Amino acid sequence: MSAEKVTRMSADDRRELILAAATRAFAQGGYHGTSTDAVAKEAGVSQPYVVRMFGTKLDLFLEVFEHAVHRIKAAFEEVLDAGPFDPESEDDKARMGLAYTELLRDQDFLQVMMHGFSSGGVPEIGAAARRCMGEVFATIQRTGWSDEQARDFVAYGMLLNVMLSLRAPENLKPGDPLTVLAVCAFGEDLEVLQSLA
Amino acid sequence: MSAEKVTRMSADDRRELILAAATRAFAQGGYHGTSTDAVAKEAGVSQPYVVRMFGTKLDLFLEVFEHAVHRIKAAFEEVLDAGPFDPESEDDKARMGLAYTELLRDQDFLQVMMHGFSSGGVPEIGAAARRCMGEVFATIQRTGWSDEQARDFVAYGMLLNVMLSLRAPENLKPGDPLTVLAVCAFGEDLEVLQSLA
DNA sequence: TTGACATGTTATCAGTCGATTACTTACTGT
DNA sequence: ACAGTAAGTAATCGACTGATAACATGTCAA
Repeated sequence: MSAEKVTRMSADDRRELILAAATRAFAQGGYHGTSTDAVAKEAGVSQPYVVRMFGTKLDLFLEVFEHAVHRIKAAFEEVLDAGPFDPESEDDKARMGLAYTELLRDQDFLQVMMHGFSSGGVPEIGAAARRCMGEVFATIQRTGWSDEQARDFVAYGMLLNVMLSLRAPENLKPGDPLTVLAVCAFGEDLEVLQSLA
Repeated sequence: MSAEKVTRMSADDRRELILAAATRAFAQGGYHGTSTDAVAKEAGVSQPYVVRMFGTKLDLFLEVFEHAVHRIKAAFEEVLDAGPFDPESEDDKARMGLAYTELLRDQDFLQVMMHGFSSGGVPEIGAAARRCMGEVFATIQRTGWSDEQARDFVAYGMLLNVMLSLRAPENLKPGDPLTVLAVCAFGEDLEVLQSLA
């Protein structure tokens, strides 16, 4: 019999804890592929507690999704708010790229975003995803880039997201065409990603 | 009592029919979000029949996924096999782009591919997805483009896939930043997509 | 015609999932 | 000290899911 002191947490703190756990869980399996019980296990609480705290699984996912996108948007805003941004400068463009690749270390946010995007079949998720994608694009437009430049920047981000979803960095085989793509897409960040796995 | 003549189909034909139905069904909900019963309903057969014909739901999805990717690869190969391809030619580049945008009419294939990519959490799907992505990239490399050009081409495709998953074309609101992105990503194909919906 | 095989279906099952209810226990102000 | 509230859990439910088994019927060669 372990006589551990069972101490409690404020609901707000517990909420943050579950939100973080849910982010990890949903990052793995997406909306449909993750049970509320899996989230509960990850958070170390009971399944009914998760449901009651967030209402429904859908509400929980939406909150996780929006939080993830907000985090990503914030990374760009940080660059844009740091000082004047020259749309012609290759250097400034690199700073925006860096903001994104730094997010690769928090893979979970990017994966959750990706899962939200591909769960557009659920009406509420689709609506949230469209709104969030719009917000991210609007943020990127603040660079002053042309629509085409902004579009290509987003496209490049989507490629990285897909490569992460594929678990490409941890599964590269020499000589594989996918390896060429991964090297060329992730660049020097590839080694960092592999060391994380 | 309707006295319809119940006629039968060869297993091969029925298989094709179910495969097509499964493509439509999985395109909507992805692997986790689509039940074998939904596939059966779409195909107009009983649920056990679907399962027995393909073994498991996973086997069925893998077959649908590989078929979709093969179809997409075939679209590129058609351009490449049509005659000499000049990697410097803007015209030839446009032909490759056109091959992809023509696939937008068969949205289901692209959506299934996307769902496969984002279900990398299921080991067998992840493995298939990496192999297929590698094959597609290898096909694109046949253009003679630099790795970076090929990468950017794939990235652009991923953006279009994501925009489709978001149901963006059918949900555009004037003044929305997402509309700008959609117009700039789909170009003149946008109207075609909207008329399909 | 008939029997054997191929093409299906109905019935059913065990497991999983999201959600609800009722209960327990730690904390907090007075 | 103690009553009330907040933080959690155990038990359970109905719906759904993938899969299996048993059964029915159309098709075709001899």
